[in-house]
Amino acid sequence: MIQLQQRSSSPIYEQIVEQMKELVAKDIMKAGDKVPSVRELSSTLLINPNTVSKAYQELERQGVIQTIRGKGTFILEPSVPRMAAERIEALRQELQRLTVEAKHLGMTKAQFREMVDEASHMLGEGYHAAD
Amino acid sequence: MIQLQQRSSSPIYEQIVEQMKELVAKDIMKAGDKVPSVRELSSTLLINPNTVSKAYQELERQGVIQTIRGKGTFILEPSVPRMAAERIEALRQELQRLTVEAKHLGMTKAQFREMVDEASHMLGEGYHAAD
DNA sequence: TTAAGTGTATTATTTGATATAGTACACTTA
DNA sequence: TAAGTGTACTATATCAAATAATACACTTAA
Repeated sequence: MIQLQQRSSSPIYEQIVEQMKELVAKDIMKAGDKVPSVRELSSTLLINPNTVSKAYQELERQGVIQTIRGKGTFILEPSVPRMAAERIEALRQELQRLTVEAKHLGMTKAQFREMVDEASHMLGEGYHAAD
Repeated sequence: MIQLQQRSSSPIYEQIVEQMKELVAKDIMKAGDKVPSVRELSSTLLINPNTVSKAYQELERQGVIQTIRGKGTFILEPSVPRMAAERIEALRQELQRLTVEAKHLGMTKAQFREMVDEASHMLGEGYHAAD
């Protein structure tokens, strides 16, 4: 379910956060689903339990999961995301950065738009989204 | 011209690389322009000359600038970008990640498209001086 | 030729985030 | 009670990033 790249420059706990959010965004994990326990996932991925715990704490901070002592950790209902303003601003800046990179790669606006559309299939908008 | 965030999680040399590329993408810096010398920029930003040198080496690796021993460092003509395949694939993956984040922020496809368009106004319409 | 200015290389050191290891605690469920 | 849950704590190791100091090779202008 989660695959790590040990040689990656991005830390393990961050890879877990990103991949878990991707599973939720793609509806592979849904609200109420139980995620693997800290000890289970750590033994599956051959990493330290503390590393998994750190990832889960970050996911809870972002409102993706909820942990209940003694019971486990579960996917939350989609609701008003936490720290929305900061995260939207961060999203803006990262899009700006990617645009700069696209420019240096010689891409046109149309080419960039097409790449964005390919990447953003998972975004909902019900009725006139041509898929 | 370049502003650093010392508390940022992204390293100083990377901030220099990104901002220099942004200046070029926005045509604030143009081909042939001389960039500040390693010692000048390091004293302006109050950082170590080695850090500036590392940033310049990365920019040269990406084909953005060219350094000439004893003379200085200059913005290159836009041409076929180096390591294009890898960089395009990296761009794809980052767009995928940003899409996941947009989904978690409750954005629709239309809202995301609009944010992309705002960020990508610097991209050309279908023609780019290159090759 | 000399002096100042260019980028670069080298070695040593410090700092902080990341990850691991081991242990312990509080809670829930069967 | 026993097993399973998340969490807290201390200690340690590793690595990238940044600094510091010095030296080298080259170019340009006085």
